[in-house]
Amino acid sequence: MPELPEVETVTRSIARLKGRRIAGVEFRSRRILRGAPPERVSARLEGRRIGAIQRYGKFIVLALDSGFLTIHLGMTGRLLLGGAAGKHTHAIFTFDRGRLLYDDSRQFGCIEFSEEFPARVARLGPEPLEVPFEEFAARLKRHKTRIKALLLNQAFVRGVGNIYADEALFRAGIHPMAVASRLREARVRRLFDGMVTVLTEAIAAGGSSISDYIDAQGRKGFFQFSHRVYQRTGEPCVKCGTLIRRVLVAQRSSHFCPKCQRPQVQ
DNA sequence: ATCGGTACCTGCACGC
DNA sequence: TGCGTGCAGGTACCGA
Repeated sequence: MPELPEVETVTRSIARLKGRRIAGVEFRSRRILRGAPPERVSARLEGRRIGAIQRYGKFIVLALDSGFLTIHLGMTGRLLLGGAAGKHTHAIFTFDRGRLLYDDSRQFGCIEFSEEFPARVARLGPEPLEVPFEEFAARLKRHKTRIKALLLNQAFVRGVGNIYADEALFRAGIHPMAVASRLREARVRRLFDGMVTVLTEAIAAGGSSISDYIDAQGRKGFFQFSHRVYQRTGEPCVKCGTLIRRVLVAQRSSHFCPKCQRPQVQ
C-alpha cells in the first residue's frame, strides 16, 4: 500500500487524535509489535496523551506526553478510526473518546513504543519534498547503484516507494537501470523535479488506491488514474505510444517506456 | 561500507 | 472446484 503520499494522507486523516488520552491498547498479534511483549507495551501506553502526529517518510510518529508511538504500515497496513475489528486487526487503541484499529493482512507493518525518538526514524534520509536540489544532487552523485534502487533506499530520501520511483523516472526520462553517479546534472535536475511533482500531485489526490488502500476514514485515493507507467506493462506510453515494459531492478518490478527512458544516453 | 539477494506473510489472478 | 505459480505499496538481515 503506502508510500509517502498515502502515509501523508493517513497521517492527516488521524490528526483529530491529537489531545486524546489512551485508555487501553489490545495487541492481537505478536508479529507487528516490535520490542517489548504486548502486555508490557499496553501497560506503558495506558494513560498517556497524544501530542503532535507527524510523518517521517513512510513512518507515522505520534509524540506522547512522554515517549513515542511509531507506526509503519508495511505493504497492507491500515489505520481505521472506528469500525469493527476484522480477521486482520492486530491492534486496537481505545481513547477517552473513540478508537483506532490497526489492520494489516500481510503483517509487514509494525508498531513500536519507545521512550526516546526512534533510532530507525532518525536514521532516514531527508524528506524528498524538503531537501534542496543541491543536496539531492550531491548525495546522488556518491552512489554507484542503479537509480531505481537508490530512490527506494530510505537512507537516500525517505518516503519514495515502487510506484513513485517509477513515475518520477518516467517524468525525468531516465531508465531505471541507469547508474546514479553517472547521471548528468540536467538529468538529475529533471529527476528531482519529476519526484517533487509526482509526490505533490499524489498527495493532492489522496494517494494511489491500487488494491485496497484507504485512509483512516475509509476514503480511497485517486492518483492511480494518473499513473503513466506503474503497472501499465504492455500498454502504450502516454507520450509516444511505445509499449510499456517491465524489468526487475533490485528485485522490484520496474515499469518504463523503452523509448522515452533510454538506458545509454545519460 | 555498499551492494544484491532473500525472508517475512496473506490474498488474488491466472492457467490447467 | 481445486491446485500450483507468480505477483503485490514494505523493511531487515545476511554474506560477498
